[in-house]
Amino acid sequence: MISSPPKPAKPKLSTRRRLIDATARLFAEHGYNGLTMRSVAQEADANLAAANYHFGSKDALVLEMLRERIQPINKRRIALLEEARLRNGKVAPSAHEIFHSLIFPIGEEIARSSKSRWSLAQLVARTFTEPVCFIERMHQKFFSQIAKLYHRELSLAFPNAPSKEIHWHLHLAVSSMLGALAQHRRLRDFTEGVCSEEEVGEMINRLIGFVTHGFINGINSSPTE
Amino acid sequence: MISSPPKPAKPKLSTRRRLIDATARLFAEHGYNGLTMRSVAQEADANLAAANYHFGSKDALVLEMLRERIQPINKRRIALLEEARLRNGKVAPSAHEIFHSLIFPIGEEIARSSKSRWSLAQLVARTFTEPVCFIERMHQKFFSQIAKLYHRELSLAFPNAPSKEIHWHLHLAVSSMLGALAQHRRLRDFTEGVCSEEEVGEMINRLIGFVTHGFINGINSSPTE
DNA sequence: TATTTTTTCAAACAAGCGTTTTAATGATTG
DNA sequence: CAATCATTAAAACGCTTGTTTGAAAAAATA
Repeated sequence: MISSPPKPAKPKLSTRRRLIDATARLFAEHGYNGLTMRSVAQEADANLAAANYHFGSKDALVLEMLRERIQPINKRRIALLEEARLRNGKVAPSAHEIFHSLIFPIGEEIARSSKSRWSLAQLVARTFTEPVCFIERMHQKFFSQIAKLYHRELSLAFPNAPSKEIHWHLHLAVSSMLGALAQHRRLRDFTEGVCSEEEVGEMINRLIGFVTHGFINGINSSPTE
Repeated sequence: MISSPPKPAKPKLSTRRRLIDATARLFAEHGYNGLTMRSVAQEADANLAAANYHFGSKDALVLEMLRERIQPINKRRIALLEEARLRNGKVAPSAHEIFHSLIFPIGEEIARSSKSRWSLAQLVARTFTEPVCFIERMHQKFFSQIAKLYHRELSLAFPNAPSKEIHWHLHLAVSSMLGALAQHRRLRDFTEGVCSEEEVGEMINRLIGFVTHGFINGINSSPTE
């Protein structure tokens, strides 16, 4: 036997890494309650006890996975917003720039994750629709400050709009974004095959335009404009 | 003892009815996987075996509940669309009228269900975000024809728009509607108490306006207008 | 009233869940 | 090499799940 075993060229990542990645896939597909420690272990090609060894509990495992996936997106959002501010000088960023900074980073991460591209979209969306209470907590931890930030930024872009109206329509914009991410996997069925779901950029750009226009028109047709 | 026992004046609906209503509440709150036969039995004040006796299985129980809740909404949608057609004569219904007919019936049903008003919103939304595969099937059963109907109607309202663009933006509009319904319970937290979630009509009207404007602007700024 | 049918009920079933335990392995350090 | 640590592995724990069973109770039918 010569020195070339038919090794599958698999460097095999650390167990911890494989567990988190498997958790992300299964959480996106089946949700929190549908994700089991046994399915994670099998998907990650690890022992059942490994997850509890490395993370302590199912809750901690999922929470760590979510933190790892969501924080880069939020950092990118803040960076894009800062870019727009610097680029515009004294003029406040437009609604389109603001919603671009909110939504575009998700598209970047979706495009980056090569296999099962749309898994991340489902994951982010599920984060908001899952009924599990600990996810609600994480929610407030990861997203409440981002929400405040965007409300401030939109107040600068629409200085005449009442704060309540901005709250209302930002809420609708975020809800639309999440709904679109959650429903995207049904795009092909919904449109009877007319629209495919291959291109990330197309979907993201359409979504940015949709919520921007919905927001602007909503603000402009609000009571005390 | 005179003839007035301190009866709680509870006519007590049939077991079958109580089971379905309990299923609706628990499904809206906890989703399919979070709903257990035992919790349904307790909520409905019935025996554990009752649900299996009346419906055969958990799947059949939830499916029957969904059918009962969704079909009236779809019928009302078709009726409102027909109303708009008759009212306008030869002119095709506008985008606002079309999306009104799509969204308004949900508001009506939410307003009708007196206790735990927003339960129905969560229920409808969960129908679309649940990963369980039998729900996907029901989906295609209850919603695919409605989707076709609305695509046809929007094609009449925007005769110059490419079919693909209508598909895309109808998909975004429906996704936004579902996202807004799913996220509505978070409105208060999201806006730090600025927006309350009491008034059904206000939310529905804002939502109709939002998706209408998002749709129109999306169509008008599409490639081959 | 007697008989048949429908509905309720308590108990149990096998299967799957998250977690823990205990022992064996691998790697690291003295 | 010996010893300490981190990791993996198999088995079992107690608990919850959907479903089934068989007898009791209620309702309907004759």
